[in-house]
Amino acid sequence: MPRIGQEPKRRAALVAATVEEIGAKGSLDVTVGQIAKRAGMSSALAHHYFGGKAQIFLAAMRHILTQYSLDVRSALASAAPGQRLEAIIDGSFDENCFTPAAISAWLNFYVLAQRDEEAARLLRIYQRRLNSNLVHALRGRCNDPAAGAAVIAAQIDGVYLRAALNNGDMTGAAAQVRGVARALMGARA
Amino acid sequence: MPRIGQEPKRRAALVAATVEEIGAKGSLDVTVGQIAKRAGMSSALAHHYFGGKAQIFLAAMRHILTQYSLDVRSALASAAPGQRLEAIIDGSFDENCFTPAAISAWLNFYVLAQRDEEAARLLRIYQRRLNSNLVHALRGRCNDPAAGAAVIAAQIDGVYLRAALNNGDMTGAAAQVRGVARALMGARA
Amino acid sequence: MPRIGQEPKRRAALVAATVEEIGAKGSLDVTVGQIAKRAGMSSALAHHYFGGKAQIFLAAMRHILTQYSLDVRSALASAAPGQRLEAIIDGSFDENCFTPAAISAWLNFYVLAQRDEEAARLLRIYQRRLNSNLVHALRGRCNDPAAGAAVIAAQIDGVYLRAALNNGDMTGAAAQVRGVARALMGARA
Amino acid sequence: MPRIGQEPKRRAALVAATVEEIGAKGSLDVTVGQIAKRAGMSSALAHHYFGGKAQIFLAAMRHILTQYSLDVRSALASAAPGQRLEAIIDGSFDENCFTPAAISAWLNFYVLAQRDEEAARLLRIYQRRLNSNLVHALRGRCNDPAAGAAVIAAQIDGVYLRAALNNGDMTGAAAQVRGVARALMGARA
DNA sequence: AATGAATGAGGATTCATTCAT
DNA sequence: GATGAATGAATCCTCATTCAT
Repeated sequence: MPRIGQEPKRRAALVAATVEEIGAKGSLDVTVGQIAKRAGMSSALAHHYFGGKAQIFLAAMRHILTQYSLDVRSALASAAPGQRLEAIIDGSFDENCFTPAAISAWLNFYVLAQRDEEAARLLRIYQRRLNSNLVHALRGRCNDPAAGAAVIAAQIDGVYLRAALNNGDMTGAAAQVRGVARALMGARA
Repeated sequence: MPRIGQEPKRRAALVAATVEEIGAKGSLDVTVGQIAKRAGMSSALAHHYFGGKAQIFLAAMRHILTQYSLDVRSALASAAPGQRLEAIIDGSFDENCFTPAAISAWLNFYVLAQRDEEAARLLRIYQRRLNSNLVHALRGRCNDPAAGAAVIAAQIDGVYLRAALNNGDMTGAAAQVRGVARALMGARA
Repeated sequence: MPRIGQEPKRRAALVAATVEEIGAKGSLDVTVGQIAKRAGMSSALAHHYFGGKAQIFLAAMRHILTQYSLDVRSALASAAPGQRLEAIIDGSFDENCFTPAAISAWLNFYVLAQRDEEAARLLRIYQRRLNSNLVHALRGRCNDPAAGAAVIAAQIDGVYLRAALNNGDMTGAAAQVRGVARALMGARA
Repeated sequence: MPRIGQEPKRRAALVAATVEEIGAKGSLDVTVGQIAKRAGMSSALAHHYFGGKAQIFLAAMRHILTQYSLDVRSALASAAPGQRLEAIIDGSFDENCFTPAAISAWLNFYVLAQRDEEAARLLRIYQRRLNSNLVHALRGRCNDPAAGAAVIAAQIDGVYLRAALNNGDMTGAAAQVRGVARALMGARA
């Protein structure tokens, strides 16, 4: 078996292990050793690939946010023109990213963003993209698309936060946000 | 100067210092030494009064949640019967508790709650109380008070979360939540 | 009630508490605070009376060795001339000093003596006195009183040591040492 | 120099350093740092290999007791059938284990056994083995081999204890115990 | 590529001791 | 006489990181 091409696999394994470990611990207080062990390699190798703990965390963040983007994009791709908003909401609660571990990690990344400028930048990108998607989807369906987008975005985050406190269990999350959306659009008439 | 009866003062100073330090660092990774220094005493004394780091954190959490409760309660006390909902919302963004440090600490306490059962208990109490206040305030003003309360609560938390990412700066927060409330109630007719 | 004359009582209470605490913990790793608490006073007062932890320990040692001396002396006082040896042995296992706490403390004082010259001095005094008592008691009853005394003394200490390992429980201790004594004296004929 | 396979060496060095340090200090109050320094490594490495201070102590105890067992066994192996008792006694005072440091450490391990169940277990094993060896060696040579074994065992421990108080210097120790044995066996006739 | 070896720095916690009242 | 207040020093232990192989 060729040992070539191990690097991408190793990196992916470390990123996945990071999310799982943060999710399991419910905290950023995870050691590189724990992450590496979960990924089946030595901590020295983790350093070798990523350079340091901070970069491992950032890679994990990028992974989660990328996954989220993909979910929303795929939902939008197959959405009827008048159903874009619903598609975004459903994509936000896709089970790909709506796992307890991911939710916990996501919350912790908000914390990380308070210290780490790069982490904050990543989160802002995500927020901006979500916002722009929402504005676009609300255009013509409510009086003030910008304000509406802010409300929906905050509602999504708020729902995630509640889920984080309840071990990731939150049935009816998408339905609740859809309801808010309906109310906003109904208020137009 | 009397050297007696210092305990309450010291405890209060430590609690305040804890919130400030967590806020300043944006993380629970604050050392007892840092907290104690900010509070003007040795770390040994902090341990003497609280027993350990965990208890210091919990005391700080209790303090923030208590302060929040007081703000809401005082807003409710002076509210006209039909303005209870607006009072809760305004109380939630009272400048007493809506400081950058408190917002950051609040976010970090959500994280703490993922590991620490006592912290989770405190947050659940706060959520339950807020929820019950909201249901009460929505009764007769919207079709489904329970669902409405969930929406408002999530919206408040979502707005806080956004504020946490933006260094606590979020003007128009209360107005936005009021808007959601109006939409929910308008949807009744 | 006069507060006069508290000092002797306090000192005695601290000495007793020290022995008990060392016995209970099975270690010299007892804090002044624990001792003082057991004696019903503040650690500051313990320091006030004794000057420091080392002196508290030494006072406790003196107390145990003095108690032992008294037990042996009283046994000797009421012993028939030909029963002096048996009296010493019985006195060594008098229930006054043969309590689990005292045995444990005694072992720990041997340890203390390895570091603390004053503690070593106290133990040597005890050993010399015991030795001289034994030599005197063996005179005329065995060939080599000096050698016999060394044997009996070592046997007593060995028995104590075994008791220390078995939570102070050692029935038949005195009988065993008496047996050794008989053998030694029998060997004379 | 190969950097591989260091663990056994490091562990052995730490065990030896532990005995030496306890012997030098005459106390279990030795820090991991002191032990590690004496063994020529960082305290972190000591923790890495043993997991904690308690395990370092236990390993040192096991080492001493194992050494003692080996000394006795080797003495027994080359003993004439009628000289088993004398062999055990001589083995107990073999200069391999009868060093001042080892004697001091041995005493301290008795103290450790009062707190630590595993330490107590190790000592009990040693006592049981010694006892069984002695009973076997006394069979047919004295009236009550069990009682005789208890006497010899206590005598050995008592002699060790005296040595501990005298900086490990005790010439004539083996001779004294041999004398007791002779007396016991002579008492049979 | 991969890892065991190794460490320096740092943090929670404990405790003897001092001091002001 | 008696104590709560207060702290500096010390200790165990953890961890990110580096290095030699």
